[in-house]
Amino acid sequence: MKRTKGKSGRSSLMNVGRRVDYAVRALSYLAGQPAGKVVSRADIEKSQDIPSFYLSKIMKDLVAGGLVQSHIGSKGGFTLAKGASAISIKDVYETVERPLVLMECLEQGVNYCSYCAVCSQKSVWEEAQLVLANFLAGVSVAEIADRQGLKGRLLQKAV
Amino acid sequence: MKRTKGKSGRSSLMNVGRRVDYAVRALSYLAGQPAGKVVSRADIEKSQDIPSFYLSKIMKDLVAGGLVQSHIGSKGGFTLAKGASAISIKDVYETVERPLVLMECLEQGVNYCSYCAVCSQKSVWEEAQLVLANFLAGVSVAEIADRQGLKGRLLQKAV
DNA sequence: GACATTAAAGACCTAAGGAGTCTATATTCA
DNA sequence: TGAATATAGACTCCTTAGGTCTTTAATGTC
Repeated sequence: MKRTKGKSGRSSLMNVGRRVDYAVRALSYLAGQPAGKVVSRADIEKSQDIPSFYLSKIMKDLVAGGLVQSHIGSKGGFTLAKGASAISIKDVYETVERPLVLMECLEQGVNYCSYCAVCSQKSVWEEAQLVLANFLAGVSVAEIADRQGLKGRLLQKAV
Repeated sequence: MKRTKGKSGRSSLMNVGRRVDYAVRALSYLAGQPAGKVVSRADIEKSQDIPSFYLSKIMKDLVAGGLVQSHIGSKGGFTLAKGASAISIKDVYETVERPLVLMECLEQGVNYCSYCAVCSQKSVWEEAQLVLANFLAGVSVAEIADRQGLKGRLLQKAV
């Protein structure tokens, strides 16, 4: 039991939740596999310590989003649907969660706040959102996997 | 009734909620007042269309955080406790909400996820958080107020 | 000093969402 | 055929955001 499931499991406003965390881990794990290797959900879930049924839902999203390819049936599982370096963290976030929007008014406009048209703080959040999105779009799953799985496996080979 | 309170009032993961929105509006309004003018909660709440009792709680936080000074009693109300240009949006966020933390593990470490020590995505969120915080620290309430209150009042004077 | 006006403090409610679990069902390999 | 797998979706539990209200304390004004 590696995951700490204390009462503070609450993730609140303005932070990234478990779904994204798990998704990134799963994708990194897939990225660290030999090319073409099909990995079962059980395998991912064990190695990355992700609640099994929860992972199931996340993988479904990743498949629907075109980041991962699924293989049903015995000996089935998952593979990356594209190169790990072509998958950004922003992609992951938006695939398993929702479009990256810092403040609702940017998405819903007048439906969220009728002052929208004359609001002087809107552009602040708009820019902040852009800054954040740009950063996350510049980080790929490959980079994260490199730091983790591949590095470890290379070390093992060296021994 | 200007505020749209549709069922989609939900603000979910990774976005900024009403508290911050309201706080920024209230502060901008105060910033737009003549120096030393004491403004009552009722005044702020009407002009900015903020639910009254809710604003009450937000102002309390702003006072506790040292951004606003309160004046109890008849003819009481609020004034800015420092120059509007010295109050950043990051300050506001952290005063009425919580420290700006993108992922819980950055705050709780091993208590959130026991892989923390070897986690390769942690630094990504750390940097993203820094990028965002830096941006928000660079925007002041004065800038927002300038675009809004002062501009409007100058126009009125011109007439 | 009495009284109206204000902020301070905190209890309380409600709905929605996040996290997690479980039970089918459909597909494929051996 | 049967085991192993993904797919789909119902379901629970708990926390939190958002909002409302009531009571108390402080202060200016008459």
